[in-house]
Parts: sequence; C-alpha cells; structure tokens
Amino acid sequence: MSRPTPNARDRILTAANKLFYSEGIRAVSLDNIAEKAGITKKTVYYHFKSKDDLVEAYLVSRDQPNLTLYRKWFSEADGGLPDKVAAIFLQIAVSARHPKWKGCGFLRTAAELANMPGHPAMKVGAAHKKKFEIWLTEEFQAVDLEQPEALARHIVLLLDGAFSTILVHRDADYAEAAGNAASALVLCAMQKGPVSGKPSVK
Amino acid sequence: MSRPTPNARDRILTAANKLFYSEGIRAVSLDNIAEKAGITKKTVYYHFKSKDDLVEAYLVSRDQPNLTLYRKWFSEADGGLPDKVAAIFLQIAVSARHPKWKGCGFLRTAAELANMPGHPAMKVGAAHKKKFEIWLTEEFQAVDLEQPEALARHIVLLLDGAFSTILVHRDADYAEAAGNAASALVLCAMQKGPVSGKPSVK
DNA sequence: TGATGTATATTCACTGGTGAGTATACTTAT
DNA sequence: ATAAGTATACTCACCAGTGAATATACATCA
Repeated sequence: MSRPTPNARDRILTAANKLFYSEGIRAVSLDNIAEKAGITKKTVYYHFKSKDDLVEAYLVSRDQPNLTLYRKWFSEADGGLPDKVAAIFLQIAVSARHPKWKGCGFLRTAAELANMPGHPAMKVGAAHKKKFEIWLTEEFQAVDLEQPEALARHIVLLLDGAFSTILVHRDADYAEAAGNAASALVLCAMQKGPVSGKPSVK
Repeated sequence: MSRPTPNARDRILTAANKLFYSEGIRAVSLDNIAEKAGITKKTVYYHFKSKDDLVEAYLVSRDQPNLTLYRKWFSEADGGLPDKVAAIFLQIAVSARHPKWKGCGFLRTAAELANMPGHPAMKVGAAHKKKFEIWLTEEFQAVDLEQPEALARHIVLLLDGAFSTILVHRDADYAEAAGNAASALVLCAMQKGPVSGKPSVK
C-alpha cells in the first residue's frame, strides 16, 4: 500500500530526463520517451497531461539535486571563500569533461523555449537559477561581505557563462578561467569590505 | 533590369533569420520559411541543399554584423578601457529590453543543437565566439595589459553569461551587473600590469 | 533576324514518415 | 464490480525532402 504507482511514473521521468537532457526538448517525442521507459505513449498521457507538463516535471526533478550538488562542492572545498567559490567551477570542469555532458539543462531548455516565455518550464528554470543566486548571496552575507547581492550576481554570470561557453567550444578549460575570475572577484570584495570591525574573515 | 536574381536567395535568408532567431531552429519548418519569403519550399531547396545548410547560412549571415556591432560599441564609447568594455554590456542591456530580443542566436542555436556536435552551424558558432575573444585579446595586448588572453576569456564568460541569464530571467539588469564585473576585472588587470615601466595608465 | 539549345530559377503536387494527442477496450488488485 | 493503470489502434496535422514540369534569360548558329 501507499504504493499506488510504484513504477511507471518514475520510469517515465527517468527516461524523460535522459532524453530531454541529451537530445533537447523538441528533438524528443513522447514516443521516444515511452519506448525508453518501456511503456506506451498512452501511459505517459495518463501520468502527465501533456508534453509541456512532462518538460516542466523534468526540470522540477533536477532542481534540488543540482542545488544540492553546488552546495556540496562549495562546503566540502578546502581553503577560504575564494577557493570555495572556485571549487564549484572546478567541479563543473570535471563534469564537462564527461562525454555525455551537454551543458546546463535549465539553460538549454530556456534557450530552446525562448519563444514561449510563459511556458511552465521557463518559470521552473528561472526559479532554479534564482535559488542559486540567493544561496550565494546568503553565503556572502554570512561572512559580512559588502554588496553580497552584486557579488553573487557576478558569480552567477560567470557560472552561466561557463556553461554556455564550454558547450559552444566543447572546451572545459573555460570553467577554470571562470573560476579564476570568480575567485578574483570574491577576493576583491573581501579586501574592500570584510566589514564592520572584523577585518579578517579567515 | 540586369537583375537576374534580385531576390529569392536573400529573401529566404532574411526570412530564415527572423524565424530561426525568434522561434528557434527546430520550431521552424522550411514551409514556414518559404511562406514568409513568399516562395515555394522547392525554391528553398534549390538555393540550399538542406535545412541544416540553411541553418548554417543563417549563422554565417550574422557573424560579421554582430562582431562589427561589438567593435563599434567599444570604439565609440567614452572613457578608459574599463568603460569601453562596459559599454558593450550596456548596449546589450539596451538591446535586451526590446520585446523581440531573444538572446544570442549563436548561443541558442548551440544549445538547441548540442546533440549534434559536428553540425556545421556549431562550427560557425564556435568560430564566431572565438573571433570575438581574439579581438578582445588584441585590444588588451594593444595597451600592453598583462595576460590579455585570460582577461579576454573572463570578459567573454561574462558576456555569454549575460546573454543566458537575461534570457532565463527576462531581466536586462543582469547585463549591467556583468558590465560592472567586467570593468572591475579590466581595472584590476590595469593596476597589476599596465606594464613595463609605465605604472599609471590614467 | 530568328530558331533552337541550355542553364538558371521557380512552381505544383506529392511521398514517406513522424508528431501530439485521443477513443476505446482490456487487465488486475481490492 | 469498480477504479487505477495499461495497451491497441487510431486521427489529424505537419515536416523534410523529391519528381516532373514550367518559365525565363541568354547564347549560338543558320
């Protein structure tokens, strides 16, 4: 009991995740997904009311896992704040060197659905990116940096720039360059305003 | 007279430009393009051997105009080097506030065709971005900055980050944030190494 | 001059295939 | 038996690409 749908729906989502991420949204049909999930298209329509609905669910399913990963990379990194920020970029470089890497699913979906600004998946994507920015802002606030919002925004720009640029050039080295720029900006902010009374943040 | 082919091919390219940019590659059919160009689909196939071929031509047609625009924004801006770099971002903010703006066509195409790394359009896109990076590098070299390649790469990352982030959030303010980060990095590079002998760059 | 040939440019009508979404019926556990 | 879940088989629209024919321009030869 309490297991009204042990499988199907999860299998659909898993298949959708792999296919949407690796091939793109419009390049994948619900027939493809149904086949990969080992069920019928009609079953997909039983669990999701439309393709758009499934696309939204795909991004929702990636939201927390991705954020958790970023936080983990940050918190487990050695060194000071600049190093912790840079660690996120270094880990992205590692991911990007895997042959199946195809950029950021949120960014690619947003690019593909740019002609549908009201699409539910666009909202999920924007919310995801905003959560990341807010989390960074809070980390910077926690150590009393000046202008934590502006700094967080700069890091976010470098991160999404890294995703895009690596994808265009198929060259993960851009992540390291982004990491260098990011840690330089953090360091600069720390020197300017480690803040009110406490000159060292360690 | 003496106008054997005054139109067709150009009209196709113009239509492709508008539709591919505003709707995306896979969302647009050659029927759509033919209709917009006021000709028959077969005529499209007379001038372009396939849809992929037309997609490539679409990006090729944007390469020089875009680069020229960036150079113009840079060279016509008042102020020092940091201001000139920032000017590119400010102009992008202006563009991005137009309702028809849909991000960078090269980046969006790369995102959509990420599952076809060998696609001719991907090569055009990568070459375009590389040209921009090289041009920036040369500008930095011209004023004897240290590590001009690294700095150019940082600016490129911020620029593509701005394109992506603005698109996701539909908020052109990110371009200004990126411009601030960019000019800070340029300023920092100038202070470190305005170079050999001349400690002040003004 | 004019008839004919040839390359360029364009159209209409089509094919084979796939896409999103649905009508209907079957199955199985409670 | 009844409701959730799944399947078969379908509709209708669209799409990349093609076959065959036509129109136009220009050249060359008689």
